[in-house]
Amino acid sequence: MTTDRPLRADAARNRALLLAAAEEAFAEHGMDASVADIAARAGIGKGTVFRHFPTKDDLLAAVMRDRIDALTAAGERLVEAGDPGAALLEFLTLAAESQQRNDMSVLQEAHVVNERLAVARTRMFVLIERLVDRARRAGAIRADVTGADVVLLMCAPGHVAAFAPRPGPDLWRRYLAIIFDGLRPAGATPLPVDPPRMG
Amino acid sequence: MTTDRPLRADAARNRALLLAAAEEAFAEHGMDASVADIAARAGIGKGTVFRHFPTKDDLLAAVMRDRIDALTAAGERLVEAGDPGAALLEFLTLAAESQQRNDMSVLQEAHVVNERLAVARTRMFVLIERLVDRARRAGAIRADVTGADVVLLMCAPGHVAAFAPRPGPDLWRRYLAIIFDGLRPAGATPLPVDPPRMG
Amino acid sequence: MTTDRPLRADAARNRALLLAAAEEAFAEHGMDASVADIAARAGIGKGTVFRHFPTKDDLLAAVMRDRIDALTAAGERLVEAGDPGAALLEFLTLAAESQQRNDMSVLQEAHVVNERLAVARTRMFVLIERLVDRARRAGAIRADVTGADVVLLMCAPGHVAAFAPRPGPDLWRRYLAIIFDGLRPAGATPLPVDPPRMG
Amino acid sequence: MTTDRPLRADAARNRALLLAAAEEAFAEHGMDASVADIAARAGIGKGTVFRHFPTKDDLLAAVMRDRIDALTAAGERLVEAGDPGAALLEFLTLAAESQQRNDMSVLQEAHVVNERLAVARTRMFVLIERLVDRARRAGAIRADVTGADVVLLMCAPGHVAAFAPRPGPDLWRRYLAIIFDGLRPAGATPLPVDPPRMG
DNA sequence: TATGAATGAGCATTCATTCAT
DNA sequence: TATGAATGAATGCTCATTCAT
Repeated sequence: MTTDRPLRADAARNRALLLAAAEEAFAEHGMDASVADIAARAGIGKGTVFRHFPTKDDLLAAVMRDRIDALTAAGERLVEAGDPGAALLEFLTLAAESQQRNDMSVLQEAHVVNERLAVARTRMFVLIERLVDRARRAGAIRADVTGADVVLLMCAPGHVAAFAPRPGPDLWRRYLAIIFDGLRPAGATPLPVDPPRMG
Repeated sequence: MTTDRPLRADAARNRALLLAAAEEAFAEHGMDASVADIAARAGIGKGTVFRHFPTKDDLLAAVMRDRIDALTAAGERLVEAGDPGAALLEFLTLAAESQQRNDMSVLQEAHVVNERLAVARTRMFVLIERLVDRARRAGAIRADVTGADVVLLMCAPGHVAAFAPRPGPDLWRRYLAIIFDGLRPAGATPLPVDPPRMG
Repeated sequence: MTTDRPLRADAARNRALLLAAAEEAFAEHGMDASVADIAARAGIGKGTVFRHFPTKDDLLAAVMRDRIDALTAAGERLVEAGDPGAALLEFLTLAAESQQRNDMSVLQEAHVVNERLAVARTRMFVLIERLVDRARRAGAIRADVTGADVVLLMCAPGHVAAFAPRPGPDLWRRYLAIIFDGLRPAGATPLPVDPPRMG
Repeated sequence: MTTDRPLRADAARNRALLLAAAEEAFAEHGMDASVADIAARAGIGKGTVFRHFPTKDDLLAAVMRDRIDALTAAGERLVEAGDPGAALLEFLTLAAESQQRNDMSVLQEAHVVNERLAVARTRMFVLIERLVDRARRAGAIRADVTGADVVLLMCAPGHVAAFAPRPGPDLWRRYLAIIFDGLRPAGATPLPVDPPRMG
């Protein structure tokens, strides 16, 4: 099933079309996007969807994994950049932009998380930890904030903006700014609860 | 139809059981909670659900309205309280506690919002505006933050905490603290986008 | 249940209201008229409907019986009238007028026919037999037509007219005229099949 | 959607089974026939019904269309036949035979009539008009009878016969004969109401 | 291998009928 | 006695998944 043998050229093309279509459909309708709709958008048969991914959940997981991997890759470049605080902010900006296109919060529906997705997610968590540690050491963010905090807060700007009745396409930037201000050392008040452990 | 004639004793009891069951089920599964499940949780027949609420949407709207009304009522008391900043923070605390029990974000699915719910929501928005104005005038929060911002941010602590794999029951307090720090004047950076207009 | 003890005054009034409402509702929606609708039209509770008639079928049967009885009563007067042919035609006219208000064909749905209805129907059949015999003997209708034929044909004008897209309120008279011409001796061709036996 | 691409062999077989089952079920229970029952009679799954016809109404419309088309095709042959009066009578005979198997009167429930059905129906109406005109010009039927009259009367023999408690399979022939006698010029009395306009 | 036809569990909703008030 | 609240079987329809072509 999930052997990593290289796909035939047309199969690879179909897989790409399928993932793109699925990303679009999941972005629009969340988990309620129908397999039939996704197949139609991809211009392939419904059966072919299931040839590539044994369940709809697996398809969603693959979409998520791709997005997480892309974000992680972008983050890897930032982790070496000059200003640690700016690097973290830039990473969160990229994350929000990515989420603008496709909400990752479906991930909470536990059944979605298969092993390969978990691996990608962990890799991203580790990267975020590094970005946060660097920023903290540089004094760009408050001392009592952890990588796990940032992981959880990452989706908030997108979600908050999405609540607006007719959100402008950049509204999330407003809330990212507010939340990032909350992460800065200036004027920080003590946090009342211990940070969570991820994983 | 919607006359507010007092219900028979048993009907009132069923209505309460139903709303409690619905609150629980919607909290767990969002709009995907099934009417059959809700009826079973309430220990009543499926048909009885529809006697009380003509559609599932109406049931959800009623659940939401109850919660919004309770929150608004609590807020009305705070709006006259001593410290404007503390009052706003207390309101947001109550909101997050309430959301802990039942996520309001389903409200985004537009079809849910019937007229009575819209009225309740507007009343709450007006209250929040007053709380925010007072806090702003008192210098407890930054000048560039509006009531609409707070409305949108209100659910964020709950959502952020819910992303954690095994969130402690008070984890949201941590993120409310961070976000509220982001609303304080100290160390505020300029906001890049105009605030949204609600309604 | 169906004891013939005289009803209390208000119960009798309710029964009359109920029958009128039911006649109206059945005329509009046939057997699909809902008990709730009928009760509402009558201004009484749904439970009261079932106190008067144990099932919806029984209610329909009662409506039918009333109409059949009224028609039979009118026919009794005609059976002694001067011109036998005119009397039969007049009876069929009354029948069609009555059907204009409420289609009797639901009667075909066998479950509807309870005993009391059957009695009323038989009484009407006997009357029709007499009207037909008289008309036949007077040469007003052809010799090979029986009372049973007329019983079956009785509803046809109303049905035929009802098929028209926007039937005028008197269209059935056109088809009654045609069918009655078919019953006249003039130009009659032999009938290919034996007449049915009623009951 | 409605492309007329040839169906796969098994799909075509299922479609035929489905239409036959639907014809039977609609004949027995009218529009109240349940989709589940139809599917069971056809020996296919409920979902398959909806794959072939998006709604129950569409299924009924298809059944009707098939019958109307078959009848129209048969009529086309008659319209060129020798004796115009015999041709019309033969057509009405075919129509009644066809109705014996499946009552067309459900067509009155307006929602059933989709566009393709309307086209088929209009085609049949035009054909009937031609048959009637020819018969009228030949003096086989009275001068004051129109195509629309015949359209409306077409179902009457079947309906009338169906009212009989245990109708013989040929009873309708008796009433077709009577009604057709009513259409003949011999002994015709003037018609009291204008003919309807179809469509 | 790709397709889309078939499947059936699941869903929201209706309604005749029963029963507590 | 009259009411209308409660019930649950039944209905039309959807959709992830399986399987014959």
